[in-house]
Amino acid sequence: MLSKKTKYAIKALVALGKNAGNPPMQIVRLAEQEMIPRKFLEQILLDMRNAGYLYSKKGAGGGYSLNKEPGDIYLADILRITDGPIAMVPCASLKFYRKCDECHDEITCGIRKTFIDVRDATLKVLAQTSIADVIARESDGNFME
Amino acid sequence: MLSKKTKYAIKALVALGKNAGNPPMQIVRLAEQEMIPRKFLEQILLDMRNAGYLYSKKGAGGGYSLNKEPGDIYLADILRITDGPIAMVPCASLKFYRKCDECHDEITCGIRKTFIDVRDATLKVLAQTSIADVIARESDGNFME
DNA sequence: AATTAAGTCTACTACTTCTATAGTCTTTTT
DNA sequence: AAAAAGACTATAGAAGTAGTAGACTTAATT
Repeated sequence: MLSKKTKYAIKALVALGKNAGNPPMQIVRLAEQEMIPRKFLEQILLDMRNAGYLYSKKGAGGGYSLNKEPGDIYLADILRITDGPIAMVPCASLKFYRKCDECHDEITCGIRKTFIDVRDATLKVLAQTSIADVIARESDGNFME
Repeated sequence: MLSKKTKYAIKALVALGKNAGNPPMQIVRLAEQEMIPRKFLEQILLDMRNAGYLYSKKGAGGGYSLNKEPGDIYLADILRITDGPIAMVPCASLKFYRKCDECHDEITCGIRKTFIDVRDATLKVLAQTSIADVIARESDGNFME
């Protein structure tokens, strides 16, 4: 499961993406609008800012805005900042590789191979879906279930 | 990330799959062979048994064996027993659907749509990979990274 | 019948991670 | 100088995960 942190992060980026062109958005407003606890959102925005995705301005009239085009911010990158690895097992992770504790022999591990497939399938979606795509998909009438 | 519980469950099923034909395997042996804490494994095997995947026999000469063909036990089913939902957000789950707390309008939610895609991509692998497949992939020389 | 070798079941504990909150500091504008 | 914002650190509470303990049941062997 996605952490709330990640979901909040995506929501915030989407909201800031829609706000592009306008003056920066304050944390408090963002928190209210997206129903996110204010101080928690504060931390999340900081992380995203330190990772280069957001621009922030202090003082009166300050706030947050995107530091990149919505089309250049991919969900996979966000997830990695807030939740860490995308793979379901450490030994199948591209960016956060770690050996599994109880693994005899990684090279021949059938579980690992399968979860590398899962990782690739997941990344195929997440690494190609940007904030702009998420915005575009809102209320486009596309029903899926 | 997969819980250890799930990983242990898969390992156990794989081991029992390889043991098919032979007398049932005792928890203690399984635990030693797969490096899984004995009492923890005990619980996991119970779950899998109660879900119909394992057959168990008490008393001397007893132990565990598969109750289905290895080719009929899919990873998606195992994951759902041990970890619950496969989707990354509750509102995108097929078997464990739940509304998201902070969601304004699910129908038009771009995040949800994206994570339904992720779920489908993940399921395409996990619902089609059986214990037999995992066994077959062991030491088949297929390198992937 | 007694003993031993297994699995069954429930409860509990320790640990970690996640979520959230609080408070102080810094920067910028007016 | 005052006010409006973000930056940063610490901490607390809740929830979930991993693992342990122990008493109970069933079946085979002697």
